[in-house]
Amino acid sequence: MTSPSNVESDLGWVLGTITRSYLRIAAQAVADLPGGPRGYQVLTSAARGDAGTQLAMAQHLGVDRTVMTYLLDDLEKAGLVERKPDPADRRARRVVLTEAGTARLCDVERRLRRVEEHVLGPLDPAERDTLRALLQRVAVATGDERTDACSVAEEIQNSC
Amino acid sequence: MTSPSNVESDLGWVLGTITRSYLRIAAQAVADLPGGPRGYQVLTSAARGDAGTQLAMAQHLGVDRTVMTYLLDDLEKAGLVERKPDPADRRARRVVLTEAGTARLCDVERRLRRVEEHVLGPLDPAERDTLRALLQRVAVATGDERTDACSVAEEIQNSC
DNA sequence: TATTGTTATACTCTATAACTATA
DNA sequence: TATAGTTATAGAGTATAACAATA
Repeated sequence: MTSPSNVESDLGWVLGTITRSYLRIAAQAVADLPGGPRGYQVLTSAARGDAGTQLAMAQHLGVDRTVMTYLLDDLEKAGLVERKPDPADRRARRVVLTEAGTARLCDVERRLRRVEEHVLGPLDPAERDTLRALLQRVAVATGDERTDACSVAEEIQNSC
Repeated sequence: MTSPSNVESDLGWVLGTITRSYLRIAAQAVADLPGGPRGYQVLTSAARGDAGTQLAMAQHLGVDRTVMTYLLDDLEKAGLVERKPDPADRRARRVVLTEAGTARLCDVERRLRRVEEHVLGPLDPAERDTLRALLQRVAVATGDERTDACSVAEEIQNSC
């Protein structure tokens, strides 16, 4: 069934297809939010507060720090976040939600939950939980490495 | 654990993080292949043969038909694929692998299998199979809809 | 000297539109 | 008239480099 020459069994194709589907629908749910789906992720990170600086948020979200500047410019202009000076390090800025930002985040969260459930529609509730848990474990783990890409590359080369 | 305001529980963040991780490592495994990871997917689609025309392949891979033209130009220049006239429709072209393309695909497949296993490293074998199966079901299902995005959008709007 | 954040610039990727040839 | 494919152009998104302020 899952022969090596089957696109559907390719992790890259599967991830790409699902991600495109999710982004296509999610874009409509956050159309009026600065930065779109990623603006939402910035709000979520800011809501936790522990992420703290712009650089930390950028790395955790997988965007360049310069992109984070543009994202925050737009979100701040919309009155959803504020850049506060970090008392411990005067170079850094701490991103905090405004009252309007908190309300907006709550609203967008509800919409995106619906999008997620739609995308995971083919699965029954138990399977959705399983998939979410597995994906989360992989994502959190990959977020931790980020450095040993070179050793992996060597391993790949040597295999051939 | 998974409060609504937790980025790690967001499907968009999870998908984005894993996809970036996969692409970052996979790019090294297919560095010398025209089109990179997507060039590999084109080869895989061509290997099956049933996909047939460029347009069908482009839709299945989630790229614009103009991008498919560029991808095939490079792959053909590298001698990995050929564009054959479709006997049933003289407007369309059938993409077939050359002998070199078949060998190259086999080689790249082995490398990318290793990349996949590395990305899924945090999971044990049984969990990897479960995750692959669930992802595949979601991806195949989403590939089939592609049209009812509008009705979903309405549903999202009405929920707020 | 190294790091955070900003700005300006350049580059890559992708989509849009116009065109040819077939249907 | 509509579709498959190509080409050229324009646009969005992203990264690169230089800068200021701070560590």
